[in-house]
Amino acid sequence: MSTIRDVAKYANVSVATVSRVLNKKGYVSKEAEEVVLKAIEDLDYRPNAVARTLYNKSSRMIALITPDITNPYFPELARAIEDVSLSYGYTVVLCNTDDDEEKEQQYVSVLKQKYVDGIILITNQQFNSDLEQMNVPIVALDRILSEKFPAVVSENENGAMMATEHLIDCGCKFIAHLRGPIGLTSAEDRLKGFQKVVQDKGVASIVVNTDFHFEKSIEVTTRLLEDHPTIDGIFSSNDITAAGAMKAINNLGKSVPNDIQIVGFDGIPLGKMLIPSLTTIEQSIYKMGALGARLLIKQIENIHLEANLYTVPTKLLIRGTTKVKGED
Amino acid sequence: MSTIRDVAKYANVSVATVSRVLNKKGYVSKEAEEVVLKAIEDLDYRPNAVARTLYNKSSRMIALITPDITNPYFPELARAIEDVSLSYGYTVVLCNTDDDEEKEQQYVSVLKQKYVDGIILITNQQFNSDLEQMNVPIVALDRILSEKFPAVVSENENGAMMATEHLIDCGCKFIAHLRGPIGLTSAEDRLKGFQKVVQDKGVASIVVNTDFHFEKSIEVTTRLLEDHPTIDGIFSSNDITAAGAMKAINNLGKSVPNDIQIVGFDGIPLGKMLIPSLTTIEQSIYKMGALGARLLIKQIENIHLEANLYTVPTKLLIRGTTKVKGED
DNA sequence: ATGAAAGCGCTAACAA
DNA sequence: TTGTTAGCGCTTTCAT
Repeated sequence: MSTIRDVAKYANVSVATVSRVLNKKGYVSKEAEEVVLKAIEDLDYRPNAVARTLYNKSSRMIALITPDITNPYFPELARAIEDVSLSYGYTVVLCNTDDDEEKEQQYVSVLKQKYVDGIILITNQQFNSDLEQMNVPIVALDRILSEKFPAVVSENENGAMMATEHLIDCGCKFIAHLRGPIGLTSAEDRLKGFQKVVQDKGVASIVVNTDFHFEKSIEVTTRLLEDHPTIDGIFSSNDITAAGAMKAINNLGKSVPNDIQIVGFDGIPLGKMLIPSLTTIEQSIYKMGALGARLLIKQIENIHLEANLYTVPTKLLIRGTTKVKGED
Repeated sequence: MSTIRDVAKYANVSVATVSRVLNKKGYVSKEAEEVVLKAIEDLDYRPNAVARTLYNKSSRMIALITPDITNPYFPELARAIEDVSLSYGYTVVLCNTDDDEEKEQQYVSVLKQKYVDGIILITNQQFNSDLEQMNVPIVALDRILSEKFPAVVSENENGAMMATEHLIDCGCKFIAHLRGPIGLTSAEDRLKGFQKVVQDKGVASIVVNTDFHFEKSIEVTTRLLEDHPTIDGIFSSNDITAAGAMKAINNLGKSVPNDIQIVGFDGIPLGKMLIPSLTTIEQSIYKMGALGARLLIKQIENIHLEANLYTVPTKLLIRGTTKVKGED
């Protein structure tokens, strides 16, 4: 690997001139620029990122911290973040904390030492972190963590309202909501939307808790339906728990959508693989990720953000678990 | 952030001594060590990773390159790699190339510049890369890429044999195999295992191609069953295509497992969410990832590897899509 | 056992 | 417009 010195020598100029050409900063004569460019070409020179980082105290890396990499929309989110980051010349560092405080500590420490420029928090988990002390820009995705961090979230309440209305339109008379984890703002907004609609329309309803996991959902739904056999509609706070509900319903010998109709939330690929395929509220996951990354990079580059909360629209995707038939 | 100079000053020693203490290298007197340690403590000093990297030409970062982050067992694999890496003091950089040559080039270039110490290639995609020229250790996961790189793979052939035998044990007389992408060694080994068993046992069989994607699988399976209505068993090269097959079967008005029995391959969470839940060959995904990471780190640390190919066992997970009833 | 100093490869202040 | 040089924070040779 050739260094800036090699280039300077080869081009018969000083390293400063090479640096100026590299960074397009300061005065450089046309001729000088040309020889330098040629030297760079000839030597296949690539500036050493680490040396730059050391001086600039900026690594052009951003960290993706998620407490739970199995988060079902992680892939799309990650891809979006990565696409945007790469296009701005940033590299993404993956940090999966698995909800482990110690691991998180370790990461924060390492990230600091590596001059990471910013952090994106993908999370649908509750997570109180010491990230606040780190003085690098942070953007939260899918969840509002603190007043201090800008956040990108879906139109959760609105989506939940669409879901609930759809169930009512499809004839449901007694609708259950499998709510997500308590304390998770996105789950709470979905609950809010649900409650608004059922109250507004005067439809019988019940809310039960889940932790967004499949097994728990089977358990909860089974009990729910045993206690309330007349439930004919379920709005589930995410697609995984919707899948759990379908499993429970099946186990109980009932049928979807004939006996019970279901609407999920997320729009992950799983939905279309279920039988029948899942009617759901689709989030623009890619958009969330891309927007999050852009906001982070703006902050890194000291561009002021107009807002502290950004919402991305959701959309009703009618498929086979509700009776106004879609594709299924 | 305090630097090594601050510590040296505070402790009344030279930076060299501090460095020696830090790295436990060279002679340091007990007393000197103590004052230095105290100084580090008092100043909450943390060595600057970037400066170290610059000197050592090692970043203690390893890159996780995947052509396709939606690879269904990515999360578990990533978590495993990450766990191991972190425990050895390595940070993981995520690189999703999305099968884009240019993106890959970009990454390789950046990684080089950042003194990345090693690379893990997670892939079930075909991907011919210029990674070979990079002179850092590489480990391939799930696929044999080249003689040059050690690889960790599942016992694909063996797993496929178990799957096929299980279908036969369950009474299947005409078994189809939805094979994975051509050129992908893991898919080819599964095919091999399948063929061995059907030939051995003299069972009627047919093989059709898929690209491991859901939609394609629906399409392929639909055609397959229209052409061969007497097929009563399917061994699918992965769980996603198994889900596609189930969807196709359902669309055709047939039932799983009564009319057609299915065995998948992978053991991803999706399997248990399907109705009925999917009988499958479970790979030890975590083990693969962890082993891959350890092998990579060994190479980085110049420890000679005994083998070039490591296999991780697979296991038959009997669930609801075959007739010897499991949990479902 | 310890310290001074060079150097990893780069940027930028300062001089020329 | 260009070059010299002092760092960025660390490690390591070479003296002492």
